[in-house]
Amino acid sequence: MVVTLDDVAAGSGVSRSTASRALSGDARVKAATRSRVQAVAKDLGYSPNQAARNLASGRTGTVALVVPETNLLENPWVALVITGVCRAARRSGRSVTLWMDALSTERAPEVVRHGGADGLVIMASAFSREWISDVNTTRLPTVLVGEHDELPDAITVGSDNDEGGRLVARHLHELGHRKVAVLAGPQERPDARERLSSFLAEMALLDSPVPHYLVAEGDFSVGSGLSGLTSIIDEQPTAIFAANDLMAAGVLRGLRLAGKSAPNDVSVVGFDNLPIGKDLEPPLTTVNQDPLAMGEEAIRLMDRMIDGEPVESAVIPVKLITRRSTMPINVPLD
Amino acid sequence: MVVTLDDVAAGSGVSRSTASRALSGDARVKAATRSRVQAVAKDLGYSPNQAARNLASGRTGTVALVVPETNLLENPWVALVITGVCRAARRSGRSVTLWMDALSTERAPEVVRHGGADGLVIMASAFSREWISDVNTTRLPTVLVGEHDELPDAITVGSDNDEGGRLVARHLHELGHRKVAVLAGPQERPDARERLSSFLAEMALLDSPVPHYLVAEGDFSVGSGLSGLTSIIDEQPTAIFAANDLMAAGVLRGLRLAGKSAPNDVSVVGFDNLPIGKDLEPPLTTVNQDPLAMGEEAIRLMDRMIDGEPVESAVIPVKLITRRSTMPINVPLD
DNA sequence: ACTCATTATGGGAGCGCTCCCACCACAGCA
DNA sequence: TGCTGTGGTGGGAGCGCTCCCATAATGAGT
Repeated sequence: MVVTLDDVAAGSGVSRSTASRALSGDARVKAATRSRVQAVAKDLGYSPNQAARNLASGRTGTVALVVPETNLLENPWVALVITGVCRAARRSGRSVTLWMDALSTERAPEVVRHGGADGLVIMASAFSREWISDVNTTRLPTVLVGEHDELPDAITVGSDNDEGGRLVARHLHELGHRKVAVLAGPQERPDARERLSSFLAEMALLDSPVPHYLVAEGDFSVGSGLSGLTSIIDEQPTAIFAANDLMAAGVLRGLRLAGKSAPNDVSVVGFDNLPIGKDLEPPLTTVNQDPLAMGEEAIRLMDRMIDGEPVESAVIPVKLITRRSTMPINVPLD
Repeated sequence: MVVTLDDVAAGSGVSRSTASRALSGDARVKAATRSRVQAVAKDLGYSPNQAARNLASGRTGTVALVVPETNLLENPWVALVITGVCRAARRSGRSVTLWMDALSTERAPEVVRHGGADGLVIMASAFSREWISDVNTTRLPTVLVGEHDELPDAITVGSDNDEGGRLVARHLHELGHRKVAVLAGPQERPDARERLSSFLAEMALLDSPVPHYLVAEGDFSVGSGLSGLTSIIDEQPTAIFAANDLMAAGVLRGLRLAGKSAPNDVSVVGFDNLPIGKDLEPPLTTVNQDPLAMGEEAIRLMDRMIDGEPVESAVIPVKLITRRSTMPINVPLD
């Protein structure tokens, strides 16, 4: 009932070996033979049996993409990385097995440990040490999206958080802000630490060091932006740098509730450039992270690892997106 | 180097057949034998080779989840369906191959047409007729999430949009609103049509028919909510039903830009219950769609189809979520 | 004690493909 | 004329598993 390679071979008068080679583009077959075989294959509606191919070749043509369930639920950013991964995977002829882990299982799932994939792309931030080290025993090529403290040596694809922090510092400084508050991300996460420390360092370099009482810590959620604001708003900063857009959204909302508004009373900067950023009121100045590019880069690295080529962790450039949530100090509109 | 079933068989002194049966839970093996084999398997760190299993059994244990790329990028709702699918798939021992299609390719992709999966779950709304009919030729069990005009007979998992429209009508009517505007979704989509028609029908039933000039059509985006508002705001409705949350967000923003506010000047209702809804200002009254449940239901149907059992399309119940964006007419809060 | 059902196990044939190796034809070269 | 090289092809051995069928071990019935 199903057309197999043998049918194609018989139909075009060659052996199965030759048919296989012709269809996989092996250079050793004569051009005439190849095109004949390909014509017959198309004619018969042949398509290779993936399982047989995998078994015989020992490869699967698949990468497993492992995502903490909580991330996708909370953060649209993750969806963009997934999109980038799928796009690049399709281009290089791979399929993507999506494994969303609830993190309730302390061990890496079956698909990760065995068989189903040639490599692993892991959204790293939320996974525990045990989980990651369990994965590590698979010896599968692995790329982390985002750094992870427990795996300093892993191949990762990250954003240039350091540069992002500096860009924000310079931007606010140029606008004349000298009393700037920071709503940092959870400091157990490397990306959150980088954003904070590079920002503080750059502000210091610009002769506007940020005092401790203007630094608060949130957990990257809207709610923590709102509550984090209350601890710094009394100090009357002229600008607030929230370490991601969700917290920035919380800050904007908190300001509104407190009867203040951005940017007239306080300039606000986020980080991530989520799609919602431009629909906020006011549209949010932020740092663009290009998660699509991160996903694509992850697959590019993966392809190279699978081919046994040497690879290095990649840092994706960021850039500042200036919108209406920031404005020069002392130049109030209307 | 890799532990195979033969190793386990040899290690536990049984044949490969028995080992296979023991590990797959076949009832015919003696309990003692089974536990011995399982112990040895665990001891050796055995895990089955997926490709071999697929080839021999003719099944893959995989469902392909096909998502239009644009959807995931624009609509967080899709991420929730994906989450539900992954969750349910894991529970029934399947893995999920995520295929994001840019829709630029007019033919269904390879993975869909052949081999890689036992069944197909398709986020239907954005796919063209050609694409869907191409998929149809695969004869794979297929479940659509959301209806599709071109496939009236397909097995689908949808929300109870009719009930949703009615719930909104009754809610607004109970609050005393008699002059209600509707910002409908794109009428080429069945779900958008259902929301509109059921809403209009229920309003008529409640003796408050909605005149034509209070109905506008958007495309389910924030921007179209904003622009759609302009065409109805001059008619001074006391409430607006936007057919999804994104458009409702646009409406809220438009109202603010026009110097009005919800719910004091106009009550606003959305549809979807996206996570952002509760972070809007004011938090949005909306209809909860439970996309997680839809994803889970899709897999449940898929499992049954794969087992050859009869299935019927499912409609997931909705419910009204009342928040601060709606309030009784004639009781203005200052 | 002998048959017949029942339960537990082993043997072995594939699943459809890839890939190694052998082979053939024919060229070029001594 | 024979020898090595080379481009093209065929043969066939697996990849690791499942599942059908045969066989062996057990128990029940007359």
